[in-house]
Amino acid sequence: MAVPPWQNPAMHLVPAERADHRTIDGHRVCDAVAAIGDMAEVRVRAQRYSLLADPGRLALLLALRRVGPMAVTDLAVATGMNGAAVSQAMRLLRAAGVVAGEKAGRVVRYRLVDAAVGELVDGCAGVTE
Amino acid sequence: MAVPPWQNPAMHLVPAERADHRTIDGHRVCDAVAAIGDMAEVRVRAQRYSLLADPGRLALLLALRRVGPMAVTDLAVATGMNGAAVSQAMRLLRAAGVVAGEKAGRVVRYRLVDAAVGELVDGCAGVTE
DNA sequence: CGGATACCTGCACAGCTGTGCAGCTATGCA
DNA sequence: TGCATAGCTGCACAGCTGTGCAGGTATCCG
Repeated sequence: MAVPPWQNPAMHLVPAERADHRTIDGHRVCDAVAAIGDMAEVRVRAQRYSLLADPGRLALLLALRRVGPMAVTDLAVATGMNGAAVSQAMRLLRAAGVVAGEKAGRVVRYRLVDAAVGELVDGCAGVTE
Repeated sequence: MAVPPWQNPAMHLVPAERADHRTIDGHRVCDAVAAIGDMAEVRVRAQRYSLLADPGRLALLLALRRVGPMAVTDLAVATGMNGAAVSQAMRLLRAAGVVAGEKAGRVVRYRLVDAAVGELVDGCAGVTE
């Protein structure tokens, strides 16, 4: 391989447009780039976390995770939120593919459909420390 | 059961100011209240998730989690962020008690100090689905 | 000593986000 | 048929948040 040193397998991970930046520990920079992985995937993960970053939504998801499908009105009473606020949150979560609503008469019951978010909500709960 | 119905272990959980609201499935409301638990703790958890909700911060934490302490400049090169942006993110994370900075000469190396966030960043990474 | 480097801070600005209010549709019940 | 309930939506507003720029301090090297 006739490539220059900054292109060896351990170094080529840092994008070309940043290859000339000064670094303190060059190898750590490469390790970090490898650790971060695809930036698009990081953005997806960050967006998923942002769904849980609101107290209202987190409370709603906690409820859905533990007691199963629930109607909007019940969720509003349980969380102390406004009915419209619950609808708004559900619209957002449904758009993100986290919950799904099933209409029974004039009542709509929402349930968790995203396993990953479910794990996050329920599984990592013990890490509250 | 000598206690009135609204005080039995399964029902008294819904706050008095919402006790007169109409509900679809009353018992589910109570289960939900129990599932949500202390609202203050929910807020704390939501705030913790909000720290990971930014792609920049998440990338920084991924790097710190995997390669250990790193300098601001190296983090900037690895993530493609501005140096000032990294400083800003670190200020926020340090204020939240997630990272700590150790000064070595004119270089400041940050490291992860919050185990819970570390688990979140690293452990739940496989759930990317 | 003087310049360059590493980092921090303050400020102003744009963008997103949560919230409340009002109005609307649809369903169930008398 | 008429009314109350369950839920959705649009809009306007305040608040938070990320970002860039400019300037400041501390450290190292020649």
